[in-house]
Amino acid sequence: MTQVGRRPDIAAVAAAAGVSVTTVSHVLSGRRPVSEATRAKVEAVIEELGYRPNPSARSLRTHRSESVALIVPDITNPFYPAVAAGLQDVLLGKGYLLSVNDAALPSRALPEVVRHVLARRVDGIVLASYGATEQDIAEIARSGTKLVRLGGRFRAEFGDVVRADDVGGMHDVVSHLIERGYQRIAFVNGEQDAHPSRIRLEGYERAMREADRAIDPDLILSTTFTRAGGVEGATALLARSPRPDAIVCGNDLIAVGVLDVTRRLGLSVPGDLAITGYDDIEAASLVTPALTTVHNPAREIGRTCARMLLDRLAGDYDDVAREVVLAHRLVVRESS
Amino acid sequence: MTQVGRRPDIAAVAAAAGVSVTTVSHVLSGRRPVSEATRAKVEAVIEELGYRPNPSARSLRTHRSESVALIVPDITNPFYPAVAAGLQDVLLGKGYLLSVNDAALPSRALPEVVRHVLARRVDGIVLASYGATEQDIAEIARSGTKLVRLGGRFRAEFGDVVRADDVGGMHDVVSHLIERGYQRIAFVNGEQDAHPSRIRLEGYERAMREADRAIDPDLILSTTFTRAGGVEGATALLARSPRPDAIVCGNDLIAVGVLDVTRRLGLSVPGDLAITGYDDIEAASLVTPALTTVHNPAREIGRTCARMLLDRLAGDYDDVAREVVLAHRLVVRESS
DNA sequence: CGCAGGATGCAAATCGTTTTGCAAACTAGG
DNA sequence: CCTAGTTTGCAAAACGATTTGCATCCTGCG
Repeated sequence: MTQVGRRPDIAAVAAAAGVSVTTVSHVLSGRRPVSEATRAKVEAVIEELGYRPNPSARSLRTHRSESVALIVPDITNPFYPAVAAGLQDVLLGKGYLLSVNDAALPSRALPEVVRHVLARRVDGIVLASYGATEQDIAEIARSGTKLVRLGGRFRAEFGDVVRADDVGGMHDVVSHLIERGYQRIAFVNGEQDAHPSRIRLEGYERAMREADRAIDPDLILSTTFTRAGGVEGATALLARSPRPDAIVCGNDLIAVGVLDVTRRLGLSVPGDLAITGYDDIEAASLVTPALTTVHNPAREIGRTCARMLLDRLAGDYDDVAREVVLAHRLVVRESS
Repeated sequence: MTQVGRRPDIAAVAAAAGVSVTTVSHVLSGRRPVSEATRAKVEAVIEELGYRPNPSARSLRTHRSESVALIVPDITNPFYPAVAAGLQDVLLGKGYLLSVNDAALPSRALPEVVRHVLARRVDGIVLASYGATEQDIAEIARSGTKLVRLGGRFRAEFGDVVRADDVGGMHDVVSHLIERGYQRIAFVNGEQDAHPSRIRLEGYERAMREADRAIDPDLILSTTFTRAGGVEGATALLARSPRPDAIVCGNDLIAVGVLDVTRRLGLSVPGDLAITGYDDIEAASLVTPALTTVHNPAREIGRTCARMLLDRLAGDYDDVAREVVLAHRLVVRESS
């Protein structure tokens, strides 16, 4: 690989191989047949010169950037890096560049992040932000950028949706608590109007109804999907009397926050209080007592999102939208 | 924002504003002065048409892609998402696209990932991969892509380096154990030949020598920077007799693995065995007992990397390479 | 031997910007 | 009123690929 002067362009390759640029391009794209001899010659020269097609020039002409963006609400929530890894499992081999964009408040509002990636003309977006509004999604749709959403309500004109069965998962965890005999089962949820909050609440309510339990609005709180949210929620709930004997949490981070509070108050878990999480991030198995939770197959979700996006980019499924629901799995540990 | 037919290009804007494309370009770039009246008119039209410059065309002309790539050895290690968040704190406002690339084995070898991002002609790379070889770095340098490395040995021709003071950090944690009276202090390190392993070991050795302690090679093990690595290391060490009474770990993940083993063996921590980690990822404060560790300012490291890269991209510091060392902080918790 | 038709390769247009060399228009000084 | 000096704006040439419409060269068949 000689490295003299500037980068070789396709014309340099053509010249060195004694053919036209068209031919080189055809060798690269396979769009038209090229004789075996020429192909070999061209490929040798490409190797020799270390030629790599300029992606800007290519995408200017083809109107595809071969890049996709992942938008997440909080990259430090370990669920999302796992999703990102899953995306990359699929995308790297196809030559796609994966951009990861954190839309965590207060510094980064979602609409700003959406505009940012749209301005960069990515081919597709995987939107994992539960704070997404209809306007945000509509703006993406309007731009023609292919969209796969991770969770959220399914609507055909708003692209594909990949999600885990949260209603079922939350149902299972609550039923599990009921079976174990817990009586006053409280719920600390994430952001009030976020979609995952709503459907996890739905799972909670369904399980309670199935067991003929009354649903006490005083035992249901909305905070945020963070450790701090859990602290806040638990502090409020555990001041109530009579105290709940179980707290179901909207995700593992919240559960960790709840655990912080029980430690401070000197409560025993699960003796005085059962706690359950959701997602099964690594921390769930690290805390003491280890958390009962619902395993969310983050990496597999990422892979699925990537595959669906690629399908759309290939022009398949142009007229249909798909919703894929992945299986969940209840993981019973020490906290319940 | 009307949305009729195809996307407006700069010519459409010029036509609608009654000026030439040059003028529109000047309004956008501010490269040459434009009268206030024209500027206002052009800006109004841009808004009205929803015009956004095509980044491919722009970068084809300017030879800059306004994108940078982060390469990490394991995106599911929570240290790296924090670095990514720090990078984005700085890059988003400048319009840069951040690509996050996981080079985790076995599926993704580092050279492959490096070639992938180089082929995409990113402007700069933040390389956080401790598995990077001299060839990998040389390949980046040869391509002319600006490079900032997170950790690693400083060499002027290989770009800037940002790192925490690992030697000092490890020194502090080991000194702390010595002060507390621990006698047989073992060390479970990460990948044998990785740079962070080497310098953390250096900190360990320095602290031992300062205290006139013998360094027993049998008490020093290399595994991997993962939870599984910790399990492996602890299993080997705790079978020795006499048993070590403290295990210093190369990072928090390893420490968590060591903790797994002590639980299985029924050892009390820190009674029978002290354990320390490194990095202060969230999990360090979650486990029981909470880990004594060294706080690694991941987000701040990310921000610093971004700023240094931007400096270089601006053409500042063209002839110098800089090494920035960030302060560490010993965090004493329950495990020691 | 002539010619249809498939293989192969070429020249040129195109994608949407930035930027340079000039020209026109305006301002102000003498 | 003329001219030198500023502003301001235009036309056209890059940037580096893909792709289309044509030309050319072989083959082999009638």
